[in-house]
Amino acid sequence: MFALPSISWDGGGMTVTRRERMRAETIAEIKRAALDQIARDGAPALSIRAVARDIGMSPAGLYRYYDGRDALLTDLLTDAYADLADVVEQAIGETGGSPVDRFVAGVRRYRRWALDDPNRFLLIFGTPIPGYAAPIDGPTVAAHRRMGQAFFALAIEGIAEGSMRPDAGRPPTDGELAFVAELVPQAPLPAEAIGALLGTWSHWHGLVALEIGRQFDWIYGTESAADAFFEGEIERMLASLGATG
Amino acid sequence: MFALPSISWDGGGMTVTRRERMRAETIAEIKRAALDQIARDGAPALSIRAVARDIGMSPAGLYRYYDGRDALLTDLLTDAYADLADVVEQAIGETGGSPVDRFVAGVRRYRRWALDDPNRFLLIFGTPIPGYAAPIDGPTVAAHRRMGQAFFALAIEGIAEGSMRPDAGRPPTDGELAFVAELVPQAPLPAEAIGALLGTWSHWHGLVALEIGRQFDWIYGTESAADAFFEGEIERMLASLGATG
DNA sequence: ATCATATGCGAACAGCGTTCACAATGCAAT
DNA sequence: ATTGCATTGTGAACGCTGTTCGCATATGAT
Repeated sequence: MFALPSISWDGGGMTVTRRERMRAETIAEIKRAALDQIARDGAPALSIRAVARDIGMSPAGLYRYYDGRDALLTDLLTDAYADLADVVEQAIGETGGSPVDRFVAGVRRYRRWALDDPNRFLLIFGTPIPGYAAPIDGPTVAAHRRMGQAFFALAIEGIAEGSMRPDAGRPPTDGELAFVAELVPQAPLPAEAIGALLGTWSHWHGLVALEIGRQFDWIYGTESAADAFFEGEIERMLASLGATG
Repeated sequence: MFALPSISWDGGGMTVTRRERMRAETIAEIKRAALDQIARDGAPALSIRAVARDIGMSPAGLYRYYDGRDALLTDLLTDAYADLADVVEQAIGETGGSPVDRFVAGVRRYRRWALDDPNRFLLIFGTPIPGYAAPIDGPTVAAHRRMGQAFFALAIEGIAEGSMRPDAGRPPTDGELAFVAELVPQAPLPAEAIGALLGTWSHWHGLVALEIGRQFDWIYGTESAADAFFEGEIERMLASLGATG
């Protein structure tokens, strides 16, 4: 998780002191313990004192590393965002085949990531931490942007080769235009496609959110039924994007 | 909120004692205070002691009415489910026009309900209360069922008159079949339509969830842009359901 | 009038997040 | 090497939380 600098023969100007190494390791240990707790009992149950106990430290000592519980949660939330963007990007990148195939791979990975650690998904998309607002130029928005970029690039490719025809059926809003202008500056992306893609994200996100929130349990009891439902919705999403092949 | 029995001239066998009236009113007062707190600071910040202070009662006294904080939250959550189902049902009922028009009215009301009290929406669809699992025959599932029933009835109507052609593009799962058999026993509802409708629910739910979670803020700064986006997605959902008119 | 039940309260307990003064350690400049 | 400063860790304390308990009072039924 942490890119610890190797022994550092110190040829370059930057030295890495022993304290810095210890500090990095302690932070990593704190995060590890906190993530374990979240995975087990959910983010609301995260206790700073319990984390301290886990790593054999006094509660007060943790404040040398984090300003408080919310700061710790914010850090984990930021990591989670980046991690989700990472794995989705990676899934798209390592999948061969048509743009549509890679698109589907990204969507499936999104769901898989959520199912692998539901409480981590909820840390991002569940009830927000009171008082926390993502800074517009912060890392969480950057992660969002990265994920969006990956999917938008696929759409551009698909449109170019004629295998995708997303069309929102309405003119794009100012926000969408600004968003896409910044995201893919030179992209030959029809303005009408933007809304369709954001809407499609919302669609699969809703599927995942309801599944994680167990709101489908009374219909889809078994895991395989949920899988079948999701796969069917992928087909409907693709149809809605005018995808062929 | 509470259907207080009127003075009760007590012609029927059932008497309503003074204590019962007081108790009902106290419960209502507790709920009111708790809802206020949730609307202001979110469900995680709900404090049973603060509620007690608000209504001028000792913290211990509250335990005569609720087994604890989780029980109170669960009750509010149950009410919220029912309330959402109520307003959506009502919106569909009081809207004239084609099945498609009424369908859209229900969807819009769903979003409006969420925007009116985001923290109440998050109480239902945000991070679940630790340890709480909705009983399959409980009131929350009943509310779900009711909401589903309203939308499915519209679909049946729309299909009958030819203005809707929902199709999941895959065979229905066992859960879906059982679900619809119980929901609308005599309904001429094509099995393929079930998944499409549940998927459409997921679609608009995802839109609302992301908007409430402020995950769109970096794209949609203004409210009107968010409105336009949602309306555009309604069009896409209708197209995906094969709706005309 | 009697008695069980329902309601309310104060005190207490354990746990929480957080702050503070203080000791010990690591690192750098002299 | 020694001095000096910033970093790290601690124990005690504060105020808050949810919850339990024993005890008093009010209510309704007998």
